[in-house]
Amino acid sequence: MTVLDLPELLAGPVDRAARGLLGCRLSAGGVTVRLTEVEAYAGFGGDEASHAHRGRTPRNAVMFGPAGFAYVYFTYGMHWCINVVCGVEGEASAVLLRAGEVVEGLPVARERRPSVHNARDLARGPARLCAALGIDRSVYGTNLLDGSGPAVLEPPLRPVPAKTVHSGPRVGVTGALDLQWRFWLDGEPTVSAYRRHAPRR
DNA sequence: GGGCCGATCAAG
DNA sequence: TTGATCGGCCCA
Repeated sequence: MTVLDLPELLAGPVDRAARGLLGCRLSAGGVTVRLTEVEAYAGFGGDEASHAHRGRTPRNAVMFGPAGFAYVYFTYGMHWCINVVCGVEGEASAVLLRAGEVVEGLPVARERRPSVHNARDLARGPARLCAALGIDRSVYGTNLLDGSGPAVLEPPLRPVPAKTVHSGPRVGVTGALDLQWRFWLDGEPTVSAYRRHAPRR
């Protein structure tokens, strides 16, 4: 395909969707980021790291719907993170958007994150990405593909070379370390620092 | 109703 | 390395 078919990509296997989301642009609140790092979470196969692992709840309900919608959650009492729902309806797979490069609305992003002086850090990390875009609970359950909601996902301006896509274990995940479901664009300064999960003692 | 812990971040 | 800070989920 010459032009990336986003709806088709997202409705497919979640790890393939995650790869394809690299280089895509997410716009919200007057800011656009180019995605440089994502993680896949499966709603099947007993992926214990998935928020859908224990079944459907009010919090994760949107994950069980069709692909292309936003699953936004609040964590550590202060941070928002955004996922794109993937797979077929009822599958409950999703891709966490971990980092991006601000390509439009730089002044607005800086205004939202006044403490950040290095542009690369504005959306470097899942909570920082949401902060830069002004994403919060109001984005939960909205359509990211048809422009009807507060956030819009679009294909890359130029194709992403396959060899620049690298993968490794997911961040902060205890189980399933064999899964290489964290994907990033190699060499991008906006990719978040990888921190292996540290067991409690 | 109580308690624990988290797909994090920033400061020390 | 640690504190901030609170919603979701499990268990009683």
